[in-house]
Amino acid sequence: MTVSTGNSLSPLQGADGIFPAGCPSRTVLDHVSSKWGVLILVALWNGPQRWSELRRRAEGISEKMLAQTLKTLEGDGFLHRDAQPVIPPRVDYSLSNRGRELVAVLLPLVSWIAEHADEIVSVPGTAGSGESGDAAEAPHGHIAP
Amino acid sequence: MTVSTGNSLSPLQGADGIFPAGCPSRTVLDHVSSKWGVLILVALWNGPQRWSELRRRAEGISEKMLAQTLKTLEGDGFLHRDAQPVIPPRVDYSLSNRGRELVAVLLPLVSWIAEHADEIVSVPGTAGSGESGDAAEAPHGHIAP
DNA sequence: CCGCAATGCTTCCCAAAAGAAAGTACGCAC
DNA sequence: GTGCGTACTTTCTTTTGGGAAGCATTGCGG
Repeated sequence: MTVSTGNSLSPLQGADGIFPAGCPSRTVLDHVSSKWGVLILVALWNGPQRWSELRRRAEGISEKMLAQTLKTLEGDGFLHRDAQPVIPPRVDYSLSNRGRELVAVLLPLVSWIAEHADEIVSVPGTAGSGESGDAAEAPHGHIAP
Repeated sequence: MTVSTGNSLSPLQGADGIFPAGCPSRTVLDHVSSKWGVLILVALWNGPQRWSELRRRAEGISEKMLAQTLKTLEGDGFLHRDAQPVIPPRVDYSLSNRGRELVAVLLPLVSWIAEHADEIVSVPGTAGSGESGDAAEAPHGHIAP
């Protein structure tokens, strides 16, 4: 699979490179690429879902983070919150139009990761995750003797 | 712009929904969608770059986070680190083959965000509700009396 | 009649992560 | 020998995230 390096790239190439700090793009990118943002958005792809269902799907999320992530994404207009005044309470979350557009460009990423994750984490040699290990062992690699 | 809702979706639909916690996909997704992961990866799209150049491009990143993010991404095999034994030290970072594939699916996302960010942050409550602006600003309130 | 379960959040407390800034190593110019 | 420039690391402080309990409401089991 050849990655065409001659891609037509929008405004990213034009500037010095990436979005400047504090600009809207950075804000939105932060919201979307937050730890749970992608999971929640993709989870909503197959239709409206309730709080407890999202909680089950985004396995490992805390209720606090679920509430916060949903609020942020709703604030950005990616999803709708539909609270029905019944007992026990029932709240349905669903992707907005804009949210569906976003998830559409998000899905290729998620699919690619799903397909390649195994070979990525199993790559031997310099370890799968640099969090621990070689960093502390080699204080400075810069100037090799 | 039409988002084809009738998309044929990969393996995501098959399971209960999203990747289970602790599986390789989640690990990789966390690395990529970490706060600076996307910025660094996209910054490297137009060729190898030095430490200080990346620091400038990913505006706002701290040196600690730059080092950590680079280590993680290198551990995942998305980029190569080429340290030359010269004084003053010179280290070039470049996308690996795998990294180029990843950025290729990342770019549509980044482009979409770049195009829509303005309307997203400037639309407070299109849905008509009071939840305006940054949702992170909702202190307390509960079920409004 | 009373307490409890079910649901969707919020609040408190503490651990983990991110940020700021200073330190480290090295050779060269001064 | 002091200071500079580069690429990091280390230390300390601030922000963020997770766990669990609380709250509000009401039909239902006992």
